[in-house]
Amino acid sequence: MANIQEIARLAGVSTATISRVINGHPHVSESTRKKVIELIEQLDYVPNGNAISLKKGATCLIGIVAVAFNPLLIRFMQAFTQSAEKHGFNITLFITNGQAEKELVALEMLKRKQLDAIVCVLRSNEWNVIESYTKYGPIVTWQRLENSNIPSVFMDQYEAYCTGLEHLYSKGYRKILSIYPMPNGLNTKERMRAHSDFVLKYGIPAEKFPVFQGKTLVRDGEELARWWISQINRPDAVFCANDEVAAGFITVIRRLGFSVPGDVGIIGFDNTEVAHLLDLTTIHYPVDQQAENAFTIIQNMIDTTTKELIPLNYTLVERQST
Amino acid sequence: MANIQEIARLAGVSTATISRVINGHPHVSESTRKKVIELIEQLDYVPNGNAISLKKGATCLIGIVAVAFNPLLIRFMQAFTQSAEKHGFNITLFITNGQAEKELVALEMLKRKQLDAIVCVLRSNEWNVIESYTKYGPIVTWQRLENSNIPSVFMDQYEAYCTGLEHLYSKGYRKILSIYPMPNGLNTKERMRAHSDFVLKYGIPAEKFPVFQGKTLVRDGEELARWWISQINRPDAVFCANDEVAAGFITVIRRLGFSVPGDVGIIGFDNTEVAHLLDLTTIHYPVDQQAENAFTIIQNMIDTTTKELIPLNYTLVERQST
DNA sequence: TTGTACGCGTTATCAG
DNA sequence: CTGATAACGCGTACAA
Repeated sequence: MANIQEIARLAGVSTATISRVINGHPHVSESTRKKVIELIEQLDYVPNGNAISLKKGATCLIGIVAVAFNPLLIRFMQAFTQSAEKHGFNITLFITNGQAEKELVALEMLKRKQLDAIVCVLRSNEWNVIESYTKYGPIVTWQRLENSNIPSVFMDQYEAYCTGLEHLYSKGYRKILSIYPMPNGLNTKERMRAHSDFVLKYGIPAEKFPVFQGKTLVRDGEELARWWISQINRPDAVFCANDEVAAGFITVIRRLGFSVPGDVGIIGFDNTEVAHLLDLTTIHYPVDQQAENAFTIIQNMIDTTTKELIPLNYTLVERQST
Repeated sequence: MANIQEIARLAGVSTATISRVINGHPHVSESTRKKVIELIEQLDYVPNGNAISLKKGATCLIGIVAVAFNPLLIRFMQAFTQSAEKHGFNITLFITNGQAEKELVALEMLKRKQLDAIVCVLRSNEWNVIESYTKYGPIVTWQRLENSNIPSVFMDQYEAYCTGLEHLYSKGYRKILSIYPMPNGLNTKERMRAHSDFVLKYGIPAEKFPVFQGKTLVRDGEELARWWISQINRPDAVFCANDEVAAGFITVIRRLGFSVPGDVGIIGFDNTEVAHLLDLTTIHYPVDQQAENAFTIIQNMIDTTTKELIPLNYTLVERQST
């Protein structure tokens, strides 16, 4: 494979000139530029990327680290990739399946200068381990963390959940059942707090509904519907853990002849494709903007600029289910 | 950041010795080895990956190129990544959304030696364009291609489809309806050919069923069920395009009081999670082994070895739906 | 067992 | 407008 020296030799000029031509630098006579370009095309020459990386100390490669695939994560990845691509960065992927060592592979590559930055979407190691690598390059995360100086694009769900509850209240619903995502998860805690504050605020009498947790699938929503139908004292509104659960719920409820929002109001979370499809009221979750911000943060750290971040806001998307 | 020369200077030895210690080469006295290792840890030194890549002419990075995400592709990716990891390779991802230029980014990185190989799962450029890059490194694909010397782990579906049809026949089904995936797709063509050969072979009288194509979603299966119920002359078995369609079909059919496999036999394709869940007869599709083979092919090309490939076979997975 | 010195392929500074 | 040459950081013949 031809290298820059061979081109230089054949063109009868120095490597410096070749470099100038390749990188579009000024101060090259039109005639030599022509000749060089011709030669480059003839020999099918391209610069060696590793040599450039070595010289520049950067690879234009960003690592994305995550535990596993899921629809929200894929959305994040795609949005991040899109931002990164615009600025010439490519993505290398590390799916850890919860194995800390795989995450360390990525962190080590950062240290060895094979990665310019890392987005640790869902971590596997302890934060202090990850933090010890921040000196080798930008590391950004999607999760919340305390007592750490790793930038994060995490969003607290308390306010958003309140907004959803207030919406239901304003629509006249009083017997509201909340379905929570993963138990022990931070999001579940925040939503529970929002719900109990809400109950307190309006002095809503306590209902004897069971606590539903760890419900995140369409299937869970379907089961929930069967539970709802079997009850004598039914909730008049259900705030689902996400749009999938809401989708399962509304589908079964309607199929069996009940009316939404008449017999029961339903609200989802995330504003995914299915919420649009089934006309579900939901909370819009700006994953794409979070991803964009994640890239902007990295960019700011690399170029020491201070490009503004997009303000992140949940918004209520009101549709026919409430 | 410390480099090898600094370690050498501080240890009072040459860089060659440091290199030997790092790479576990013999012929280093125990005492100097100890001293060097200590110094390396003290200074938190790691070799610069780009320098090594430049020197070795390899990055241990393999690109995966695909049009978009889908469950089968994710399975392929995960299996491939697992094989690659065992041999110290990492994956960088290129999702093209059908844009040929994005695929070219990957191909150019191969040319520039930033990628050691490429798995072109679902291509965006014409084959001859991709083929022109094979001289820069191994390129393997998941798709079928003609008149080309790009290795492929594609599997023809004709035999597999025949097996499924024979199975239905042996179970006594005679009015079999086939639901096909994407129109114009090679797989659809092969399955159609298998079906018409099957009809001919057993002299099955022609039925006036419509041709269903482009059905690949749960939703499609649900619609199909409503169509089936509305018919007077119903198929007694349905060979679905994939497990998702079969899942939608069987769920609705059963919910509305029909019996499977009594009223209708159902068979899916791919043997995904949902087929197991709903106890669907299906055709097992060895994606994981295809991915392993893809890596083995690459490995063989890089190391000029001739490691054996895993034989790829579809198998009928008989369950309760037939 | 250890060291010297060159090559990997570029970029960039500085002199001309 | 152009060229020599010093980095960038490492691996490895070859010599000692």
